[in-house]
Amino acid sequence: MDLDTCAKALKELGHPSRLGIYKRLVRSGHQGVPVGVLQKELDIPGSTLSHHISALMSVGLVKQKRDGRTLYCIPQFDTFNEVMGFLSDECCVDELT
Amino acid sequence: MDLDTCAKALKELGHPSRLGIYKRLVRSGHQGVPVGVLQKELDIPGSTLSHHISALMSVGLVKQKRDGRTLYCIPQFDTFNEVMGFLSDECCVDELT
DNA sequence: ACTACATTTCCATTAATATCGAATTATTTA
DNA sequence: TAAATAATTCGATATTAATGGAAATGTAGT
Repeated sequence: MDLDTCAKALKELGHPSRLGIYKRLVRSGHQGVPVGVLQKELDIPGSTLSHHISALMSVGLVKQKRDGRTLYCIPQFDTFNEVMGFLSDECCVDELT
Repeated sequence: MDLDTCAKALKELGHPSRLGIYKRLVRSGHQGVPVGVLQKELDIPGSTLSHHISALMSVGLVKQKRDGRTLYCIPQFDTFNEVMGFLSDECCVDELT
């Protein structure tokens, strides 16, 4: 992961609603959470929520999978871990105490 | 650190120039880097750079300390670590392999 | 006091983001 | 195929962010 890619991901996580969405998704693990459940739990209007979800998808932090009428949002741990890796490698100090 | 505070910090890191600035500061450790050095190394116009720096300061990721005519930018590791802590605690999975 | 230097603040412009009701698309069930 | 449900896209508006030249501020040396 390079700096620009990392910055884009951080930008999308840098909004309280989107960070809340991602946090909620992580709680549920690999099976994901339906958009409608997010909408009720986080109390965000449908269209607004939809934009936030697609912002998270645009940087690979979330994917969707349809099951009948419901769309599940699934967190992409790999992408998140790459972001964490970049921050850890490039922006952390490792002082030998 | 709460979600809103974390989101604000991530938002500021979520810009390639600012992430680059922070990364550069971390490289230099506690003594910091003069604004002018950042300006030359990162090739950003003075006023633009100044805005980016104050954005990072507004969320506590950077502080400044004057020494004569030069202003040093000093990364605030504590704030950064709190951000990392929040992400690690609230947005990471800990699967027992 | 004057000049040079380092950086910020002012100011204006342009671009991007956030928001959400209404209309639309996709899917299921009767 | 019509109605119900789930979610997106459209469209319009409001707000915030990014950018950088020019003017102002603070500091040091002469």
